[in-house]
Amino acid sequence: MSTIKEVAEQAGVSQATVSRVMNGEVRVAEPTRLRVEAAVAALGYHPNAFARSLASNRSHGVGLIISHLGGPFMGRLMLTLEDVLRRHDKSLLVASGRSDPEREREAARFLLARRCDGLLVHADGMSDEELEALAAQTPLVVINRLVPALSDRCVHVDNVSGGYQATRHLIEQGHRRIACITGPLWKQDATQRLMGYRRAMAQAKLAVDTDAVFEGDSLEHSGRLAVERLATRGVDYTALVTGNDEMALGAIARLRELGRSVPEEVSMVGYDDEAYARYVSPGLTTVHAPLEEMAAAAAQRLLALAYDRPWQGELRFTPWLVERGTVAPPAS
Amino acid sequence: MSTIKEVAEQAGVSQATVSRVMNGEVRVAEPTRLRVEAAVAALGYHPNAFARSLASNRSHGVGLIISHLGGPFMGRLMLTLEDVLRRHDKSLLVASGRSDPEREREAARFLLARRCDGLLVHADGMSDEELEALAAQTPLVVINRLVPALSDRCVHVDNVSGGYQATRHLIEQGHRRIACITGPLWKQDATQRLMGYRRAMAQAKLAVDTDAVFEGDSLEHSGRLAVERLATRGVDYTALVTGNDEMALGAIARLRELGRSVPEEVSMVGYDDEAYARYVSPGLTTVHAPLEEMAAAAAQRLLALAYDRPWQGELRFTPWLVERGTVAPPAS
DNA sequence: TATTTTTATGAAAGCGCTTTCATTATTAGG
DNA sequence: CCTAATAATGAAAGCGCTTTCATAAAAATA
Repeated sequence: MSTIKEVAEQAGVSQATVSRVMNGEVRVAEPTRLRVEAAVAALGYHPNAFARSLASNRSHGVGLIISHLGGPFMGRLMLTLEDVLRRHDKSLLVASGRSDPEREREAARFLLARRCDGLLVHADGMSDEELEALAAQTPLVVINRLVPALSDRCVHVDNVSGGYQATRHLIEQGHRRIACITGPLWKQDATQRLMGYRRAMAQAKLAVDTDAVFEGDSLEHSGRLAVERLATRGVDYTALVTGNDEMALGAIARLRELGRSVPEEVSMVGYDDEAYARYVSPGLTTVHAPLEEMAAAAAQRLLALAYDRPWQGELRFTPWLVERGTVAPPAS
Repeated sequence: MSTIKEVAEQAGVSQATVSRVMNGEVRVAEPTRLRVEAAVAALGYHPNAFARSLASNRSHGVGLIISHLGGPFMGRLMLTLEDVLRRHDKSLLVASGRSDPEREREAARFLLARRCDGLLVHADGMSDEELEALAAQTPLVVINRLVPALSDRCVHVDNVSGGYQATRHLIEQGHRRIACITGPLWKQDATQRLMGYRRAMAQAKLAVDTDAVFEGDSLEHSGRLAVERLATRGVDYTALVTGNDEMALGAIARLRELGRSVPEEVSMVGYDDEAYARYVSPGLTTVHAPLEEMAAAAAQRLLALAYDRPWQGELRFTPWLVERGTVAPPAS
């Protein structure tokens, strides 16, 4: 591994000049630059990242805190994040919170100790206040969540709209008795989706019986459970709006076991448009968010914050409904 | 941010002693250690990772090259990798190859330039030779692939066995005419699974018509296409062994559209046991590999290679069949 | 041509650690 | 009690860059 010193000697210039050429910022006379570049090529020189970081106090690494790495679209999210960052020659350090607030905090400490230049945070465990405190320490962008005090650095999706669209679609198909299965209501997105459901119902002058709303835990089992509870509670419905695809699938499976067909007898709308939503049959009608675009926006925003890159763009995204086969007009 | 110098002054010792205490390796007299620790606590001192790396020439970061981040179980894989590494205070840098050999190579260069202490490689684009060359430059562990020359650093799964088990299961249920849909045959795992299929067929003295093997591209569409091609070719079968769950689902969907029910008329075995395999109905019978254990093994192996951590363990894993609802005896 | 600006480059001082080597204080061996 | 080991600590030399400041050369201005 050759060093800057060797390059300097080979090119007959000082280390400072080599440094300048390598960083391409300050102006260097053309012939000099050429000589340096030749030397660099000849020696196969690559700057030592450690030394560079120590001297400049920048790691050129960005930390990513993921609430739960095993989650459904973390892959897609990271794919885009990594892509954008690498194009700017930044690397991505990943730390998982494993769905535990304490571990999310620890992940943040870990990444901070590694002296990341900035943090991308996809966390639902930490409180708004904690995130604000973090943001005060380092450039930070929040993904998929809106922290009011940090609204200029939160890439988020309009979940109210998503819930609304899902419900609205059902109403337009003629449904009147629509039940709802939500995710854990301590999570912002679950509450918002529910809010969208409520809004659509209210707008159509449809009453929402509290019994018609079931709070699940986002897992398939919840969907099955919801179907049973709804029956126990004596709720009569022709359609179901769910907080995510997994619960929708659970509900469908249970409904079928009970001899009720989907969509003939019960219509169903999922949320998230996970990979398998298109594979199941009938295809699951669900709500889709532009995850890749959101990831790109988050990466760009962070680059702007951490490296003064130019930036302009939208941080708020609107999801849309993807119609497949689980919604039909109610049996009349 | 306080420095080692301040800690040294505060504790009334030299920087060398503070360094020794921080790294807890060499022996330091108890009272001295206590004073240093007190100073560290008082100042809230955290060693500067850059300086540490520069002086010791170690980054305490491990690079992960992922052929395709969006892939089905990358999340689960990374979850475990990150977990094990972080427990050893190593961070995980991720670079994606986006399923392109050239980008995989570039990812390797990128990570190498970042001076990672080692590389975890999940790549199907690079050749064995390239991986060997990489392994000569840095501690390296290959995930989910067997490179003969690097067999002591390849965590892999016995795909032949997987293909064999899938086929064997069908044979035991009474099937005789079993067709096969493979993944792209330039990929090692696809060839091996096919080999397992062949072996089981041969062992049961069942002939394998070349027409009965269809090479797909691992996507859902391939499954649908396979069903059609098989029909065009006039292949008559009562069961289908597939190279992955996605193609299995595609095949099922197409089969149903053509009025053939699964599993009553055609039995189906998938491969990978993706998250949704249990959600679809009927649940997909498929082959499962112990991904988490493999990831843990890979991380441990790398720690051993890169940091001389003790190590012993198995690198070869055997998958198993998960029986759900897509296999039934053939209609007699 | 003399003087002021501007531009290109180099010298050298860090950045905050680790690590070698020398030194001093202890303990053991005789 | 004296010498040889042994243990604990410090001084100081890097690690390979970036960056400030000074200087020399070139261009612009008078």
